[in-house]
Amino acid sequence: MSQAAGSTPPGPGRTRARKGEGHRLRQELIEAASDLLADLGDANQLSIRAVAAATGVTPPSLYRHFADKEALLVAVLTERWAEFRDLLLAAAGEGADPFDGLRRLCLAYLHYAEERPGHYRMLFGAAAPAGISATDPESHPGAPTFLVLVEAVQACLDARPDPPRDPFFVALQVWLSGHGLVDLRIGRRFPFPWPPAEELLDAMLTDLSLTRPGC
Amino acid sequence: MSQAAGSTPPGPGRTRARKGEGHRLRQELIEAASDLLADLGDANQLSIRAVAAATGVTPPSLYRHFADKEALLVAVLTERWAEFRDLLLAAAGEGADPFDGLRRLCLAYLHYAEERPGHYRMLFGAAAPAGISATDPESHPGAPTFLVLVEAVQACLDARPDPPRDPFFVALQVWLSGHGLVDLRIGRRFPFPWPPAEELLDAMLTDLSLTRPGC
DNA sequence: TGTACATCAGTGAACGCGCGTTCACTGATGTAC
DNA sequence: TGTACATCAGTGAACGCGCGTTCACTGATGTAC
Repeated sequence: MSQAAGSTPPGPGRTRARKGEGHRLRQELIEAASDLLADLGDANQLSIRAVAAATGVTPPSLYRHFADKEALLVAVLTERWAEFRDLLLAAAGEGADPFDGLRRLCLAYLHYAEERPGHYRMLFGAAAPAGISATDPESHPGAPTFLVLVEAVQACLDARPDPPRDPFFVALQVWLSGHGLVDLRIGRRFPFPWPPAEELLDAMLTDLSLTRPGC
Repeated sequence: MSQAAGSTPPGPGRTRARKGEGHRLRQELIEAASDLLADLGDANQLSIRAVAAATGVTPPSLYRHFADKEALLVAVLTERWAEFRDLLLAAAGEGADPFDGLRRLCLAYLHYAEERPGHYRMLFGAAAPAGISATDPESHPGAPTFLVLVEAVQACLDARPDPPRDPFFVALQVWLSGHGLVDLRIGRRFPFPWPPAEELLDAMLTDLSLTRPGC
């Protein structure tokens, strides 16, 4: 009768969905899986049983809403990509000028990785679930997100008197440095006197001439 | 009697070690684990049973040589770090001058990641086995390797008339870009019109002013 | 207003699997006498 | 040179575990008459 830790009681607060509202559980499962992945950072380490337990439901009920584990993962990833894109877009929009906008976008990128390392790893780390690896650039869920970066870089290039550069190439340079920075720092795997992320970011933007021309 | 695929016969060619030579198997196990990880790239996906099967031995015999799975992984990682360091050191040594040396070091880094993505991921990806995560920078098995890079960068800075820069900071910048580049390309997860790695590398070295002063 | 019935969200028990690890053992190798 | 024995590399069977997934089911909800 005691609330034995370790056992998985049938979800104390959970009330069963009304007849038309079966989709409610679907969303709850996605959110539970997402929360667990925020810590795990690895789809292979996520178990369906853990998702069900976190939702307060038995494992089989998951199959009313998802064909299999992979389908659940794809749903989580799709949500996270969209959310990440919106985040970057909003940050860039708050900039006073294109240079400030790009810098804010990068900062938002760094903060996301810092605060939600597991989600960052899902988006950019290891292997994506089979259902999502497209050979077609357009259909990859990360494509719109990268476009946001390309456009922010484009705006900077347009606002400078330099000889024209390929915005795609420059955006790639920004992305590579940024990813290297956050990925190596995630989880503090390398015990290192890391300089502040912001310092490395500003050095990078300066080196790439993505700062206000006067500076 | 047929060589049924899928079964795990007791290792056709294997001959039992002579009395003093028990250590032979130890090395074979490390190599088998290493080979498997070259494909898997993830310690969690490596099973002791697979290592034993690849070596032509039964799973329990592994415990004569390693306390547990983690001990085996630490042994593999230690070897790979040493090998990686030697590789970079040799490449840098072949340079005609400091700038050529640094460039060759970077190219060796890129090729290693390209050709052995699983091993690269072991060294720089996700979580290291518990036995290896040191909080002490000096004791981390990657520390000597990073030192090689710092020294190559130092040599370049010394050979330029620029105002002095912190070689540690600059080496970090090189590493971050390099890691970002290879990590995002590994496994071709992002279906992308990737420019050649060499082009991105040279752009990076130029942006960081790590090229011959005359250029 | 009351009752029989179809719908459907979620359950409980079980499946077969591969895993890391343990244990008592076998049998070839080398040594002591 | 021959035999008894200690050493030790590797085996075979088994353990308990958590996993993804299946199946027949229960029982509350809403609807038709």
